[in-house]
Amino acid sequence: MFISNSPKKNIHPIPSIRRLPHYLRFLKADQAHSRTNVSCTQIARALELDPTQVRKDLSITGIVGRPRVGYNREQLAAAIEKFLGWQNASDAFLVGAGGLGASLLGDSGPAHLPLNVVGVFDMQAELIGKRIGEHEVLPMDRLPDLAFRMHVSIGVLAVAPEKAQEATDVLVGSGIRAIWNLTPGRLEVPENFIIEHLDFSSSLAVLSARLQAMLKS
Amino acid sequence: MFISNSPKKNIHPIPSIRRLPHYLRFLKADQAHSRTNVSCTQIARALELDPTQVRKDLSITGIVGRPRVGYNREQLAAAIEKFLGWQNASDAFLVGAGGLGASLLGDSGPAHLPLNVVGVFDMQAELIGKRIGEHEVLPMDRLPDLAFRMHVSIGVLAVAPEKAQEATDVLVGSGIRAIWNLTPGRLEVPENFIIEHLDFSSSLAVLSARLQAMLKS
DNA sequence: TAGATTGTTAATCGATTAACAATC
DNA sequence: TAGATTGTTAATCGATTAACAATC
Repeated sequence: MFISNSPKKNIHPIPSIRRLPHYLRFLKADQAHSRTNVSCTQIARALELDPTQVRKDLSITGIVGRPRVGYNREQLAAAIEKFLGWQNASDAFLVGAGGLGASLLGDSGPAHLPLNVVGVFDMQAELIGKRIGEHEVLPMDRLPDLAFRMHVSIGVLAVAPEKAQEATDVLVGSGIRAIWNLTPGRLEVPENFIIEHLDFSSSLAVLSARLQAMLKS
Repeated sequence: MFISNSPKKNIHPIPSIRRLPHYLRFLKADQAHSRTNVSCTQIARALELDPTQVRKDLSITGIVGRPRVGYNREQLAAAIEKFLGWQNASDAFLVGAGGLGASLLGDSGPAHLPLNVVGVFDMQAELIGKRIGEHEVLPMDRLPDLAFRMHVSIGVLAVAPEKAQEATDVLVGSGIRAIWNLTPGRLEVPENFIIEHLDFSSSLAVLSARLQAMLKS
């Protein structure tokens, strides 16, 4: 029996995936909002990218355009959202009710993201029971049961660095499929468990290195 | 007269720069702290990287090692810190006193970063005068004068998305050299002005795309 | 000494950019 | 129709990985 175990399908370049939210943002901005159609040329000009790159990136969503016309703006936005699963905000648990975590909840800051926090947990006894917006901070031992019952598959990790692995272990044992890691360290997880690290230190390092290079010349 | 205007010097791969903080973190962790010397092999094993890649990355800092021995752990950490300008925390202004910005100040969250916030500003009238930790939130029109007097060269941008460009314009006109952009949008800045974007949406997109791919199979 | 590790050059891999036929 | 734009294949570029001599 022939099994095509890795037909090079569904394996899309990460840089392309990282640009998709930029396209989505452009498509939803006032700038573009009046138009019915948009071309790669327009997008590329606005975002200072190569038009061919934009076309390749968009093609991973399955969208097809029309020569001379471009893409239907709304269809394109919908195709990107579908590809990312962003048609609706995904339910997520927030683990860590400190400042960074809480900033995901309010209106300001990264609260525009398509995440719907449906539970807030912490390991620090003094935070349990506190209210953050409309959420009550729950103890970690409530997490597994609630995760199963609510079918939550994303955990956002924003605890203190030294508690990160412990919190991860609880998440991994709760039917959660993916962790968005906002803490600085690496996390040990089973194979096939999804970890994405929002790495503050790498980003600051790039800024710092460029600043150092500039100051030296 | 011969002018070597771009001798391909000082142009280091960004992926390498992004890994430097990981090495630094490892070198300062308990795990490594007892040893005098560390080898690329050890670092690579701990961080699940290729040893040759680690060696190439470290070489951009100018460190030299000894065959069979490796690098002196403290010297290596110092070399990375020097390369990034992280020997001391860099003075920075925080623009935007909302939850995300404030989380840079406390002890928790990204407060471990080598940034020393020496001024907090906001554009929202209702936040001016409030205290956040040891800082009083100042109005934006105080920023230029203070930036010049205190020789601050880094601005951390954490205002509401629709205010981001306006705040950027103030920073650019204040002798600030670099902006760490924690807001979702692109910013217009003059050439040679340094912008580094901590892109929450790109990071979440990678997580989302992987989760979608997993759920589909 | 033997062998692990560095530093560096060469090969590979993957992403970006260029070229171009098809088409509306 | 003419020409802008798509979709796709080929060329280039840059980063990762392999190979290997030097060395402690």
